[in-house]
Amino acid sequence: MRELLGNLKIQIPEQLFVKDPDSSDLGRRIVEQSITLIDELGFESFTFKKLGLAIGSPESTIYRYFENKHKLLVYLISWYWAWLEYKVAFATANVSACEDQLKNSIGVICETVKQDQNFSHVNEELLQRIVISESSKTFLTKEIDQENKNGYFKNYKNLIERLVRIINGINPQYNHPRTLASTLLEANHLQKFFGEHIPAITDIGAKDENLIQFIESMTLSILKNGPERS
Amino acid sequence: MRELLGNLKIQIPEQLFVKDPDSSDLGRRIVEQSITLIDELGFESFTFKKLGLAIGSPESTIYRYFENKHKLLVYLISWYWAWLEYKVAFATANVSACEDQLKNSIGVICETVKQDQNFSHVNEELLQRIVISESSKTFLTKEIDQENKNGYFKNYKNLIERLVRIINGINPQYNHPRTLASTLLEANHLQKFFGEHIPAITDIGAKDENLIQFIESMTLSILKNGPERS
DNA sequence: GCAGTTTTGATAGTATTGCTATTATTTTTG
DNA sequence: CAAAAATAATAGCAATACTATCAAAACTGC
Repeated sequence: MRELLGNLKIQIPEQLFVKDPDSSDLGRRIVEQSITLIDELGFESFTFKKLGLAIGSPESTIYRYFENKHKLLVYLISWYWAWLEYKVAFATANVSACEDQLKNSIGVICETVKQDQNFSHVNEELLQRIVISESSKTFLTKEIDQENKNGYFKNYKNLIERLVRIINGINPQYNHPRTLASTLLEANHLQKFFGEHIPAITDIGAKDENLIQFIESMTLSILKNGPERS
Repeated sequence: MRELLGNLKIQIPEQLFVKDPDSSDLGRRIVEQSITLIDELGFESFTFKKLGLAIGSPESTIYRYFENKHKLLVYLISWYWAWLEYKVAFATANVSACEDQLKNSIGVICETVKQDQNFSHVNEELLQRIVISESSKTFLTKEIDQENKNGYFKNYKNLIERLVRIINGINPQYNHPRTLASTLLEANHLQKFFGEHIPAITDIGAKDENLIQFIESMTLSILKNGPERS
């Protein structure tokens, strides 16, 4: 991936930042350290003051890049979706059978990121952990409708659309492709989280294979048996 | 339900409160008003000060019932799971076919609660909306392992176990009954939320039937086609 | 290389939050 | 009716989530 993405820039909706953090060294340090800190402290305990301390700048400086910590989180998660969409795109390129495309996609979606995949200033391993435990906080707010209208979730929607195209390739009559795609993505996080923290409510252990098996069988079963009329 | 549950008390783990709010009038008003307020303001903007104002008591009084607002949320969500488990129990009683048990369960899990189902001081309609948009915040915290160990999620686990028994009745060889049960419950919330706030990523409209159809077909397909060996 | 602009640092301040503590007043109970 | 328990009233405090101001650096065009 490093080579593949080496000269591609991850696109993030402009509304999410005041000044593009990818346009300066300080901005990139803000992003880099925020990932470390959010992973370490959890989003609730993460503050711009602590982040300022970590990068050796006053918190007022961070406000020149991000309006508030919520938008910073949406920015990070959005970065992840764009990155994951690239991974799905590469994993399905030149694969002719739609079912294989779906299997490959599920593979990259569910696989636990390893550190050596890093490129640029973003530590994708930590970022994936943040996605697992914090991503739903980006949309579970009272401001959701306005934020959705403002395009905060564009990258997530793009990823969903890519999966929907694959699903339609397998069964064009299936009437819930979007529902299935979003369920697949969210079930992945939830089950990973449960597997690590509330093992009594899942049969997934620590192994990616179990999760992949579940998600794959869920997705393919429903596409073969699901009702075909709306 | 009103008659059925009229003299049953919803059991909540004692660790979740300092003093049982169901043991006094004031306690019940705290619970009642907290549901209204959280639904209205969202959990982030909800404070004990505002709650105190709503019930005409100083915030310090509320701290005698709940250690903090997080525990109050866990209490409310826990209440909902216990209540839902009763509903599932009644919906499956005297139903002999396991598949019908599962269908009935999915029905009560996914149906949008209507106000006239209320009993006691809890407004289940509002509470269900809180469950949809706030329930994952009960476990997506840095304290999850300790809280899980302390039994905060007992009622949720009980509900999962009940569903697992039904799933095992349909296909005893299926190796992911817990994963399936928790995915079913969480997908229900997520899709309801998406349907209302991010419609681009779901095919569920406002109608319960669409969601029920999706969840049912997902669950039954996987149980008929899922791999049978671990 | 220097004037002008932009970016950052340093510092202060403010309203709100999430509590804790104290004492007075009710209410309940034996 | 006395003792105990519950609640009200009030104060206080450290941290959070910002906003504002002004000076110092750093880059920019010429």
